[in-house]
Amino acid sequence: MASTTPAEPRRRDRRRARHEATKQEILDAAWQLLRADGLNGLSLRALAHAVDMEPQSLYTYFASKHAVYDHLFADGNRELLARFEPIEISDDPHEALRTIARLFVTFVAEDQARYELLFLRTIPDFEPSPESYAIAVEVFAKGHSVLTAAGLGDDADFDLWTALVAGLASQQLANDPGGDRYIRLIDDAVAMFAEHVLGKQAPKRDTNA
Amino acid sequence: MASTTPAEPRRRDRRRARHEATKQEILDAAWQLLRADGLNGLSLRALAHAVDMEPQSLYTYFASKHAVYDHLFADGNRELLARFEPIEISDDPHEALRTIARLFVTFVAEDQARYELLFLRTIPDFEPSPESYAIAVEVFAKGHSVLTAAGLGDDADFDLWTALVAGLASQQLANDPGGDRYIRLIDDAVAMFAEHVLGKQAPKRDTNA
DNA sequence: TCGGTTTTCCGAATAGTGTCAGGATTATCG
DNA sequence: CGATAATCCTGACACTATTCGGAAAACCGA
Repeated sequence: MASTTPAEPRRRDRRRARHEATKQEILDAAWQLLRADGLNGLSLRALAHAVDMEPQSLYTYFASKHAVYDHLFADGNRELLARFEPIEISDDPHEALRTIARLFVTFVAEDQARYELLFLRTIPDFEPSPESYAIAVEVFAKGHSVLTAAGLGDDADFDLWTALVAGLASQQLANDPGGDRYIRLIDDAVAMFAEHVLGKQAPKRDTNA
Repeated sequence: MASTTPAEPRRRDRRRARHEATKQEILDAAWQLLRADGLNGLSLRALAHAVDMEPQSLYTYFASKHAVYDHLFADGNRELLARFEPIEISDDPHEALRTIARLFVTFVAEDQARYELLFLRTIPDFEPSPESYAIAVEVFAKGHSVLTAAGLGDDADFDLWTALVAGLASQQLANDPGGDRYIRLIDDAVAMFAEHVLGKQAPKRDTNA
């Protein structure tokens, strides 16, 4: 067991690479189908045919449909995390809050199915694996640290913040998909929140629509 | 078409009543199953067996599974509307907002599946019928009128309100089902909102958790 | 280039789903 | 009672996710 392959497991990389590429191709196709048919509208038949396979062949790459969902869950969270990276957080707390709110609401509004997958538990028996969930926790931690840096002390305030931002995002998707009816309200909402939790140093609000 | 039943369609009431009673029995069972298995976890097999039938017999009462969902959709909205009825709206706008927010968030937090059915479009091809949707519009109108009476002028302010309340409700379900982590925040959230849109007559907020 | 191993893919099959067509059983009415 | 209508079920069909077993192909070391 120790003498078979001491230090040269390099030859199998081609196979692995090919495998991983196909896997990614399937996941990409899955995202497309999800956007078209909704999160619960995905079928393995349609997914398989989208990559020119029979449904059974998908099991070479994923142990089950839930496993596909799990990878998508991880994918989506990684994408969100990636969007946080390049952002520079302003010294002005108000500005920092605005930036992060815009980022999040925009991200959610882009893709209804992804929103359902990442933030709602709408697939009957699906629960993300610990590895995938860890990425979601990372996202949460990132958000929390930014908010703390912006001057948020209380955990309850953070909950209020997530509720406000999640509310804008979900309403945008539910009542004006593709539009900006709620996205427009972000700055006003942030001003409201900042006034309330950071003191009254916020500028007076604009009364014309 | 005019001479068949002039003024005595009374005899068929027994049949109709029986029919309607069974229909309601099915719907009640459906609510139970929904709570147990999630909105998308409902199967006609399970539903039928819950009322001691074979799945096909359900088609005597509902044209399709979507028709069942449609009736549940109407049911849920009627229930919400009914909760608005007995409520007396305070003259104090702040108090009025608090009441309506508590009502809504509590209603949502009671039942995850119902929330999904009424406010999210999470069932693949389901769209409520015009008749059922009319009830939802009625609910919306009721909320809007109460908010207007409370002194809300702008439509954007109403959107901000719904986002805030919906956010609290959805976060409560997603992150602390059965608890009160976000329900606790209602009064604070309402104070924040009232400060912002109704002027600064709101009381100072409580800084101890 | 060859032989052996591993990976990939599919055909067949199973249990589950929603739904339709037919007939039989039952309740109701004239 | 006989006619009618409502109810319920048996059988069937197309679809779903999934398992098994084998065939074809890709890859490896030689």
